[in-house]
Amino acid sequence: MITFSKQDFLKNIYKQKEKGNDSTSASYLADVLNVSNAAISDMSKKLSIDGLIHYRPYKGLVLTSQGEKEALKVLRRHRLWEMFLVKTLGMDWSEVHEEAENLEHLSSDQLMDKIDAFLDFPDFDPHGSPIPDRDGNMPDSPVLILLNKAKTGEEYKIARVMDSDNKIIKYLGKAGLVIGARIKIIDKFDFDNSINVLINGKEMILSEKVSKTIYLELLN
Amino acid sequence: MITFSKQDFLKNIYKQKEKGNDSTSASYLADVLNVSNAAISDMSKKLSIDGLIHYRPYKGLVLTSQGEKEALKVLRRHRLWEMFLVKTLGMDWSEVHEEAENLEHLSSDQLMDKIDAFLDFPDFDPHGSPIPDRDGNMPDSPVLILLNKAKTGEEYKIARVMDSDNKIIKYLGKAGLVIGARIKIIDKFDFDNSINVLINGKEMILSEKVSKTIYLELLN
DNA sequence: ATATTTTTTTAAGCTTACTTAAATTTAAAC
DNA sequence: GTTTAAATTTAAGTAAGCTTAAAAAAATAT
Repeated sequence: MITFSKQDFLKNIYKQKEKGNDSTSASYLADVLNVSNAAISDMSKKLSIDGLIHYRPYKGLVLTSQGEKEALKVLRRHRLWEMFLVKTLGMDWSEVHEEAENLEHLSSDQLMDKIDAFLDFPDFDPHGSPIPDRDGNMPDSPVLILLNKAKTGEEYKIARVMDSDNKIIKYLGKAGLVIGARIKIIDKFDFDNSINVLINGKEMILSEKVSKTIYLELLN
Repeated sequence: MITFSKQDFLKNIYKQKEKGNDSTSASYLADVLNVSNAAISDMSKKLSIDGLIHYRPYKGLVLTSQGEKEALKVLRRHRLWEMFLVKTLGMDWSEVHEEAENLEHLSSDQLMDKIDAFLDFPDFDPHGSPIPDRDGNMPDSPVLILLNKAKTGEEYKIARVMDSDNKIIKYLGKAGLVIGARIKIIDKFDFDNSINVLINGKEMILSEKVSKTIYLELLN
């Protein structure tokens, strides 16, 4: 079993790729992993030797296919655990991220397969993130648009919120900004990138920070 | 949160105490933790500084009350996870020990309380080991006798099997030597300490190794 | 009671995953 | 196209948790 640090490293490169970034910068990783740039450099060499990333000094970091496999396993564990904590134990969607950050590191494939079956093979976790199957295949999912970039007048469905500060997730829940909720873009404000939306018949203003954590699916 | 190594260290001192040994020798710990005696010496100093064990060079290791509290938390996590794996996910009692060895290290108190409630607050795990409650209190349990020391002619109930080699646990299951099963001691053999027992109407010979993992409760 | 054996500790060294500080490479500004 | 700024790497060092080998203490045998 690969170390915790390596799992986190690979996972975050994959998450960048999921967001559309073909490669990940050292400084970005240093930031999300809360370590120094030097530590990233160090680890990059090791993971390169392990055959898990493509590494060329001063260039962005890219997963090898083996590295991606590892990353997908970590994400599978994380997202299945989140689903379990919410669906089976009734925890709030704002509480489960941190717990899953721990559990993701050392549960066996066998255990995860059992949990997957127990949950009836969910495709998405409580935050709308896709769950890779045991072979590392992601479920089909519709094209998503960041709320930040949604069009005025259009109606959407909330499809995914990014694991971030759990205070934001808690806030989203209270505001009715949950997975599946319908949302209409009323107005966008240039001066601070806030957005005026209609959700559950109520108008509200969402800050740029909040709107950057929400992904939408366009309703036809 | 205390490190994995420290958790394992404290847990094993507690388990020795559970078996009736007031203190634990360095070499015993080195053996079960699979590290050198030097590593035990090292760690003993650190845990002593942490206030988790009483340590005097060349003397046996004893938990402080704080150390015992930590050990009980680890055991609570371990045993609740084992129960969950067997009862909820349907895993075999021979498979769950290793998985629980991992999970015990980093699940939060909050999570364990939820699992405890989900399982309806069990007093004993699938191997018959008592599960401490959230305050560290052990459930009441009857006096147990090692099968090894049971009396010829008496009838007992299997109350607990020790976490050991999972091959032994698997063997016990197949032989019907499960928690709650009734067992009668027919004969004991001095020359190799094997025991002839009656279980489910069948006679069988149990080796010393096997009989040392089984604890019994006397039937009146 | 002394000699031998066993247990434990000390000493020196290794690996992992970090740190800070300095050097280097790349990118951006003018 | 230099100069400057930003990103990255290298170098040296640290803490945790180990290792092996040697030294010391405790237990056992005779």
